[in-house]
Amino acid sequence: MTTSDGVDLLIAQWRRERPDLDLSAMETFGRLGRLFTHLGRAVDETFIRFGLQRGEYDVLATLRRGGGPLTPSTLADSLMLSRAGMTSRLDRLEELGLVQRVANREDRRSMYVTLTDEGRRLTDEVTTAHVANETELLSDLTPTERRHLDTIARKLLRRFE
Amino acid sequence: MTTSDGVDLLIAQWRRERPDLDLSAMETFGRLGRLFTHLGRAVDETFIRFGLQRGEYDVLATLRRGGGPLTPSTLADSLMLSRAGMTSRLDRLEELGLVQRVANREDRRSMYVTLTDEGRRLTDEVTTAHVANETELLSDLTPTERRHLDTIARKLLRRFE
DNA sequence: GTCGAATAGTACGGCGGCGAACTATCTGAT
DNA sequence: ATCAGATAGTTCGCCGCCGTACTATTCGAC
Repeated sequence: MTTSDGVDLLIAQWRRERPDLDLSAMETFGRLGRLFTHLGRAVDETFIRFGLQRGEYDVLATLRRGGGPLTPSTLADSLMLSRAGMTSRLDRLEELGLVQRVANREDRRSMYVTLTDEGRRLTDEVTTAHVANETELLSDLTPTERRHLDTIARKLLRRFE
Repeated sequence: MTTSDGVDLLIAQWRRERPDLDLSAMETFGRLGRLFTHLGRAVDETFIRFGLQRGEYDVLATLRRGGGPLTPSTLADSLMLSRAGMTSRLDRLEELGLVQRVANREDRRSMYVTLTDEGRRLTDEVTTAHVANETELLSDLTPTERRHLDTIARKLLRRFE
């Protein structure tokens, strides 16, 4: 038998107040929403230990895994972030000495962003810890459940990407 | 066969750069992260249509389903929000005429927050549309997948709540 | 009864992000 | 060759939230 959680209470309250509604989707969304918040905080702990924010790490990781320089616009699109937001992230990362902006001679409107040696070193170090943390956070799930989750997430994502 | 998505590319890139890492958890997190962003935006569209923000709706909904007045602290805890953040949400909602702050005579430090008639009416209207939207957003999943997702989310949540 | 500790809510300052406006540059139709 | 429109990146102003400090009030040990 499954133990009841805060979302069960939430649904029970809605059922009492609005018996006309089909609440099954709300239950799923409710649980996912709280889960996202918790997982987000748990993931952030790793980054904070290394003096980074999640958004900053995301930029570093995108550069690192890409294996070469990327433009601010490409980074913004990859990370679902506005261009203005990317400008300020890059400002911070450049200030920290983790990233460099390099002019693009073929198109002077544009530029490349590259990891510095220190940026690359730190990214590798943080990534190792981050991946271990993520693995641990999912360790309650059985392999079958992991497979189900991947299948479902992939299916839901298809509508958007 | 499953079509490949952006996260597959992300993982392939990491595998090339860091073959030492076990990336299966990162794949799940990657897909969940993007999914949360997309679902969040899709859900927000309903609220925007009614001139609300998601956080504001969450307050209204918590009051509505609770069936009675709640304190700002209780609301903040329910919604995983700081007290300061709740103060400003309540300021906005009060300005909109959707909630009222009522003094608590038994503890003058505290107070109750209640829905106005208009707040209750709007909450019911928005909730109907919101639930329909959520239902539609999950409509690609089979009943079995829905069950799996609920089971998994519940299991993962248990660690945090 | 008194007074230090705990609690409820708010004010303040700072931060990261967004959308819109702006500058510089490139492209393509003519 | 020109010039209107598209594109890359930044600046600016705003917004919601957080953490901290503060005020007012209540609780509890004595």
